[in-house]
Amino acid sequence: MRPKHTTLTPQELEIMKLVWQRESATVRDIYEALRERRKIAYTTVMTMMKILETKGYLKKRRQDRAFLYRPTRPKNQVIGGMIREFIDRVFNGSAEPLLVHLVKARHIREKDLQGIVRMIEEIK
Amino acid sequence: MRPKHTTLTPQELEIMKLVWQRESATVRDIYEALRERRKIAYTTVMTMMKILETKGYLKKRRQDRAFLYRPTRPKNQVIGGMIREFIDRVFNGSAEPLLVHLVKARHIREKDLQGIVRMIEEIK
DNA sequence: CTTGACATACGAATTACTTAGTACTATAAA
DNA sequence: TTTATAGTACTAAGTAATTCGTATGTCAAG
Repeated sequence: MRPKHTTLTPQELEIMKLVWQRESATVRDIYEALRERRKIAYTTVMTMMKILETKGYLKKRRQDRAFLYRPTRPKNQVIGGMIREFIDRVFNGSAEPLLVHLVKARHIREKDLQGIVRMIEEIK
Repeated sequence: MRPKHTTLTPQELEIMKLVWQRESATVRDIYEALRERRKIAYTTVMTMMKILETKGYLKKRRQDRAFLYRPTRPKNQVIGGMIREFIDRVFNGSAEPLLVHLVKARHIREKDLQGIVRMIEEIK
């Protein structure tokens, strides 16, 4: 048996990002936003948003004829969970190796590193 | 159609981590290591390692009767690719938000943060 | 030589994820 | 009122990921 994703799947995330951007959205809103990037059917988007609702990431209420969807959890919290899952899966739960990778592999621009240093100093 | 994983799937990664630890390994080696954690069939491990071979992550040669598998790419490189994919998917390609998350959400221990600061200073 | 242990090859089943078609309903327009 | 439009509900199908069983081959011990 294939183990279930505990966090958002790629397509679910793509949709959630668009909903978070908007505060609230109809299926049509998201459909049109997605359509700008790729071919996709309206009912596909509807199905995904229904799944996100049953999973507890979205809640809906009627607005005129259509449903208006809203996120139930803030973006930061959900993304935080995805980072946690990634660290668990890839680094057996310790975050340092990821940080080291980011710094050493130059995924970060020079000037942003300085921002990080400042942020760390503030936390101390 | 469902888009194919460009990086290692969870189970593939679990096996690759064990092979990297060992430099080289037989199906039996990995089977026994996995068995310590969970129930799994020998042939399941065999299938996964064959998949990893066709995907180019492992190469094999005969040793006595069994195949001896070796990684074709260093761990750092593959993990780097997974980080890259994660950043693309979750943060639209920019690494800073991830770093900010790590620091702010206290995923990192205080003293490790200091190590990071030192590492950044060295790179400059 | 026969048997048992151990290996691979091959095929197949199951579930998750993703996509979308069809039927139906309600509103708005002609 | 008839028709077009826009929405939901339901169903279904395809692919990827994961798992394992069965068939087959080979070597070594008895």
